[in-house]
Amino acid sequence: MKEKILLIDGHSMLNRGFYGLPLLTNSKGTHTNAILGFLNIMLKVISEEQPEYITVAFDEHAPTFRHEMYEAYKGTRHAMPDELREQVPLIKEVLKAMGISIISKAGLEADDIIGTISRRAVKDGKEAVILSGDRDLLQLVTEDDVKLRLPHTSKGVTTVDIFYAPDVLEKYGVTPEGIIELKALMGDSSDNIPGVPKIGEKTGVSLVQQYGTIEKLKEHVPEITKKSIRETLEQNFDMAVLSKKLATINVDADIDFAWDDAAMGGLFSEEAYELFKELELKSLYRYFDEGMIRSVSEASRQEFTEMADAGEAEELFAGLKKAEKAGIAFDKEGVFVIISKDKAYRIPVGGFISPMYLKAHLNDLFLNGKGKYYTTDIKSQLTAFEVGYSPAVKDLLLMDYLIDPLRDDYDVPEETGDKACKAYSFGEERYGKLKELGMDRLFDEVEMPLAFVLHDMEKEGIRASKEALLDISSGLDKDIRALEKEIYDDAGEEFNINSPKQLGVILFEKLGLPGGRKTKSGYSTAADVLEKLAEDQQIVRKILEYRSVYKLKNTYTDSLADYIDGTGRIHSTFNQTVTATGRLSSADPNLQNIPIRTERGRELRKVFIPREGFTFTDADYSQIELRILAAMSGDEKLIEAFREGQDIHASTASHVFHVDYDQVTPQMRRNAKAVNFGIVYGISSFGLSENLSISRKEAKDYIDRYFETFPGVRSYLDGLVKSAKETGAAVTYFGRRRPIPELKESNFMRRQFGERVAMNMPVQGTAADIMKIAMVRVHDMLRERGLESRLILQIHDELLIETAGGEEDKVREILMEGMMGAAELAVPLEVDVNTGKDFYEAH
DNA sequence: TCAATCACG
DNA sequence: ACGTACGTGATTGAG
Repeated sequence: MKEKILLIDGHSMLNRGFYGLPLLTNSKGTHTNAILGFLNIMLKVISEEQPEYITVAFDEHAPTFRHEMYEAYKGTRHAMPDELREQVPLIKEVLKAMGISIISKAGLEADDIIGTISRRAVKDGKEAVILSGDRDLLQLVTEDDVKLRLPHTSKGVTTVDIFYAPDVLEKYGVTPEGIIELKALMGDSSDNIPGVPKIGEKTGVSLVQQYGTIEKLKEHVPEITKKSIRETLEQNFDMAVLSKKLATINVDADIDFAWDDAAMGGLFSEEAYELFKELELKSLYRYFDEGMIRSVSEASRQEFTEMADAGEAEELFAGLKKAEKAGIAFDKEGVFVIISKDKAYRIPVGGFISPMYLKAHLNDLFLNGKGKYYTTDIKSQLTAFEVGYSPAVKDLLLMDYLIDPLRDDYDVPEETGDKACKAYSFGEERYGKLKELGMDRLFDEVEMPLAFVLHDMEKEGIRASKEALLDISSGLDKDIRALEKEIYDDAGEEFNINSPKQLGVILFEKLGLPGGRKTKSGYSTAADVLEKLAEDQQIVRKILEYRSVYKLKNTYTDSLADYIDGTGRIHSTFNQTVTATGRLSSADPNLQNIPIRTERGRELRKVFIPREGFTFTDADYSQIELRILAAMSGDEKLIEAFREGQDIHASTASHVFHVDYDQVTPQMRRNAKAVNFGIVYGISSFGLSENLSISRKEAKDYIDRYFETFPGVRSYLDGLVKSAKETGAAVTYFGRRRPIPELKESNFMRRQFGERVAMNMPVQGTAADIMKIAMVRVHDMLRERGLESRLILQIHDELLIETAGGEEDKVREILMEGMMGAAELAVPLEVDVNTGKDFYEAH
């Protein structure tokens, strides 16, 4: 077996990764998609080829000779997006850490280096495998021992095709040498090779097949029968000559190359792991053996001294109370404590040490200890022991979330001992960071106590009637089957209605309905598209109906029934660290999206019922986001509208359309409502026009008139964008921060998105802050007054309380006071309270 | 695992 | 010339 060298075209592979993957970033905002794509393909090819040597070639940053020729000719320069540019030095670091040699040289392009080394390999009796996304390199596979691996993605699966000389002939109809001639004629826009005008692939191939080289072709131009081709060749032959120069790869360049430098060793070094970790290339961690991961990531892994009996535990708690800081975490088996770098203890449950005992001591420690107690993910720990809230406890997970709410993983350790460890190591520094960012009060007074409230809500759950759910389910099932049959009849065949792909074919091809075309993978069959067709197509109406009934059954009826526990209740999880704006989210199951907008869906709310002897009390903020907009912008007209207690959409309509408040028509109100939404979402005329099915000009007109009416809102929103651009983040009234890396991206659309986020987040986020404050207040008031009523649900601007018989008035009062008094703004916060015997009635 | 769809605020 | 409303989670089909 001959030895093998893998030669990689660095920029080409980076490009491929960059454009093939979405713009991934790590938590610090460094883009990593090109690096990830590069490494994935490289590792795949290494495992397939098992080369003994490896080298990656890069173009020098300075314009190279061939590019200069072209740019001089055309006066253009191809700009690399910043998001890609920043990844170039990083991939070089990664390759270095993996022990992979890198070659570049001023004045040479990567393919010249690759071409030259490939010839060197053949001369030295070795094989060369070239990895590039650039077909231009096909010209190099003239030798038997040289092949090109060309990655190619179809339907989401990436394969790396293999090209030897015969494969080139088969696929492109010309030999590898002919590739140069072909490019000389047809050009290559991605490589900035102009080619001869009007000559494309077909003509090019047939000319190369007939004449071999452009030099030969030149002699025979007059004989060409097709007039248009003959003329373009006569007029533009100099282009072919220039293009051939541009397209020819130098296989005899002057470079320093030594086999020893290119020898491949162990790729997955500790150094490489550190870099992968910094870039958060999680899907690649598996290449590193477990031992290394542990030694690197948990270098200071702690040994925990086990407390033998209650006496020792007692002593430890006494010591802890005097300690300045500690890391603490607990589970059902016991408590882990770290007091200093070399003092780590474990108090296991057993003997005299009962869960009750630990709970009591933890409570005492947290309330009476003089130190700060760092932990992480306190909410999930409360399922083991229910300690009460204390300002001395600081949750690292919540700190990390406030510092960067965009992360999708906060790396909470699995093991309880590791949680204590991590919290101890990072807690203090993170809290300092929080102070620097002005979020320490938000953390201490809102997020920390809220974690305890959320735990109570999750534990409490909400009662749901399984019988009622199954009843509804069978009713829906009947409808689904009937609709299914009718749709098949109308369509004239059976197909999967739930497959947008199949549905698109039926509607837009078989039935020839207008308006097709939208998404990448075919026709859009989204509701707004179908609704436009529904008026005169009964099949479309039935499909819409089918979809909504199908959704109701599968998402809400059947799956909710599975979540009911032995006591008849459903326990959702309220996530405190997922949204970018500061809102909560609800999952497993999501109880924040129970239907309400259609009567049929709304019926479902009747299955949510209070326990015996209780009722539901529901309270929601009225127009909280627009009130916040009014208060924070200081716009006088908007503030006044709220102070007068007007219907805000009607009021907006009267101002924008210049009619009396009582003269506002439903149509005008609807339009004004859409404008108000648009303002809160970060207005664009396009978005509004889509929403209202009006022209962009009309939409722009509405927006202009809105801003004329409420000039304070305009300057406020402008200011938000301006300051977000300066600081890189949007901020709420209470200091919650959302970084907006999109504002710095080169893609116009992404920047626009960033601007909309800059306008929306302070409004949505402030509403979230206020609701969180209200939740803590309401929860505390219920406890302080010794009531049995419990907060069980939050739906962004709405709270639901399961109210004990006799406590109805107090609960109403608490909700009003807790929610309205959560913030003091220039505009009053209004709250609507309702009661009912089920969730349907209460809201 | 991703894209499309749709439920909510 | 770009191609757009903000924030979530669950289900489905099709890789």
